[in-house]
Amino acid sequence: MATDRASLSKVVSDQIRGQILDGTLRPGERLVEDRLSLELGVSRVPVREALLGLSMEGLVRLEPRRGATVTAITPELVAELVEVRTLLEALNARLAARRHDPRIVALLQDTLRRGNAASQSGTSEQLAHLNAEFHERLAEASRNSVLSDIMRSLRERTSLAFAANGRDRAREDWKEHAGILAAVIDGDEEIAALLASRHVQNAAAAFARAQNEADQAAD
Amino acid sequence: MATDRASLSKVVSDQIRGQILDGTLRPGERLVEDRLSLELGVSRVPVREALLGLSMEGLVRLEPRRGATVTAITPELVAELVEVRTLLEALNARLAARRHDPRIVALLQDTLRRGNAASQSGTSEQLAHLNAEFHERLAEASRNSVLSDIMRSLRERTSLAFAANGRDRAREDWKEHAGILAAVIDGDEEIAALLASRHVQNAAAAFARAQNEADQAAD
DNA sequence: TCGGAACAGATTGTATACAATTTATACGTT
DNA sequence: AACGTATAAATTGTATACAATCTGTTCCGA
Repeated sequence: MATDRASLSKVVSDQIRGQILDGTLRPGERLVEDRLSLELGVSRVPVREALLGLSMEGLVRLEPRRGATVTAITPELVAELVEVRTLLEALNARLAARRHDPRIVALLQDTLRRGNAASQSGTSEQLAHLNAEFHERLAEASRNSVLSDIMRSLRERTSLAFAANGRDRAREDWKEHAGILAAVIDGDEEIAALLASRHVQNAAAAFARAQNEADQAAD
Repeated sequence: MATDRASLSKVVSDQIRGQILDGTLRPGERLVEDRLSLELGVSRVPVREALLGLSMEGLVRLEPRRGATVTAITPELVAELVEVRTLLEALNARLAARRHDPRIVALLQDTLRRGNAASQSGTSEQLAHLNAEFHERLAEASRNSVLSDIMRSLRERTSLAFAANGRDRAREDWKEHAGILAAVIDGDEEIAALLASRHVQNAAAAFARAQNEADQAAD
């Protein structure tokens, strides 16, 4: 989608995106241009351009003359994201199974191996990174860059919500990843699509459960 | 997706987008910031922000220190866009049929009526506008803003390719629109999804035919 | 004490100015 | 004449400065 952005703006954009995704910047938090530019040691121009880009990715909310905030993840938004992402992950897995490019399959197997290891002993940062890597490579496997770009954006936005999903869920995640990859290698489009869509649904369900428990604990 | 953009940047963005979609700016054409800012009577800053936004919408290609060009529509890109759009239009129509909100249905019927009239006697600008309106309203009917935003972007990009589809195709278009709307009103999810996905495929096929004829004429 | 208007501070939107990089042109060498 | 290099023009990237708008606070009146 967005072709390469010029150096500084891109650096700033990556920086802010990283801080949003790893929770340093919390949903709802205001993003004041002056503060960010001071913090990152650049002028306001690259910061503005970064915020504009992030707003189009859906990570940031831009209100006309009132500035930027980290997007607040409402249950409604999560439902919408999951609805779309479920379908696109299914389509993507189907296409990946159809092409089953050996080179990309090898990369996926590598990521899978490391992901399995990390699901036992890794930090949550490592898990998040490997999860992103697996899905990124799986998205590449469909050989449809339009689809990959949309999916990346959806993943980032859902991960913003699902970040809190604990260690126990990680094991399940990687079991499901293994299943999807196996179907892709077999070239079984139907199974790949079904498993991929279930994978999203399961993650969403796990999130909803965690959400409920948190709500009850708050009573 | 992108929340409201501040006034001038938004005006500039709409201006340039309009010129791209109506063919004033041709695919591959360079978009020099200075020229645009002079032409539109604003400084380069809003122009840059507009170009960045358009690049994320996929209408403009931004290369690191070499400036912006109107996205060139390759056959491969069209194929990718059609692949994704087919699926999303189907999902959207399915959801629209599930909700079948009477208020939105009424709006769609209004657009359909005007579209049918225009397909007989309207200008191609009117046809393009009404087509966009029908799809925009249909997208709203799913009540999923994430989906609507993605679909709008895909539509703009495909319309960039399909713009040349002639008057004869317009009649077919509106017949198909009528069919989809009927299924939505009936609440028949399966038919709505099927017709919507065929609608995209048919438009793509018409485009491919026109393309072939043009190629043969060029020999 | 509460509500509201006026002011001050903070923040975004836009313009201008400068630096860095790329592209085009001209010139000299072989 | 062809190629490569140096120089100039054009263009993008970034910073700073100013204008417009919004937010919060203080002070006055009821």
